[in-house]
Amino acid sequence: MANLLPARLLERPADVTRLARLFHALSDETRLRIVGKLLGGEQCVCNLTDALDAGQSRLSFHLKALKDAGLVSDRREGRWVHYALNPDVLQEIKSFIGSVREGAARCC
Amino acid sequence: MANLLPARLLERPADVTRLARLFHALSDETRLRIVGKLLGGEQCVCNLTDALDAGQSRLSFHLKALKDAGLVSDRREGRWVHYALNPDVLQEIKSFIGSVREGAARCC
DNA sequence: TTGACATATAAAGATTTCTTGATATATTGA
DNA sequence: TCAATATATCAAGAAATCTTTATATGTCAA
Repeated sequence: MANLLPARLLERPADVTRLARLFHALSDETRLRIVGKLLGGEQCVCNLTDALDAGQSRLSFHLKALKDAGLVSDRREGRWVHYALNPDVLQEIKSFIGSVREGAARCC
Repeated sequence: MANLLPARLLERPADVTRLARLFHALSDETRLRIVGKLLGGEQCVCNLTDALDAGQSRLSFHLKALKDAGLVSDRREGRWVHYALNPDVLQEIKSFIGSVREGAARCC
């Protein structure tokens, strides 16, 4: 997403769409718990299944949602697939929120 | 939400629930466009209806979603109701994302 | 008080998202 | 190659969300 002056934030349809997708990916409790587990470092799906007591296909569904949004990336190693957080996208969200906050503080 | 060490982030069910609600509020394009308009300062619903060409009840629905999540507050002035961003909650989200990002940078 | 206006709420249908169970794919070791 | 394991995908139903239309509430001005 382009780096925007606060005044231009959320005026471009493409940015609105992108952000809605990112926030949607983070709007589910199961997915947030996955993110929490990934803070402990890269995890294979088997670890997450155990830790979150979620069924395998359910976990797969949510991992796909996180991956489609760009929040995590995966890496196959033999039979196992490991998922890890993508810090770049987190930075993107953080600076968006920061810009909105600054804009809000200035105007409100 | 409690101020947490990154290691404890997203381990408390109440925090997970709270964040899921906040992100859900931001996960809709209409609501993000409302937030964008509110960056220009407090707005009455009539201004938003014009600017977003959304039907009146639809806008009301989304304003309620933002309000329920604590992202905006409203203030009646005569016939008009004005909505404004709530900077505190934006700060809360920003520091959450910041903590996740730091945690991710440290571990990944 | 009445009529007009701004906004909220309710109800119903449409759409999207989530969950579950079954099956498919990929990889390894025997 | 075959069986076992890890993960992904698909299909169907359940649940949540969104949109629309109609109606209700609150406020002002006449």
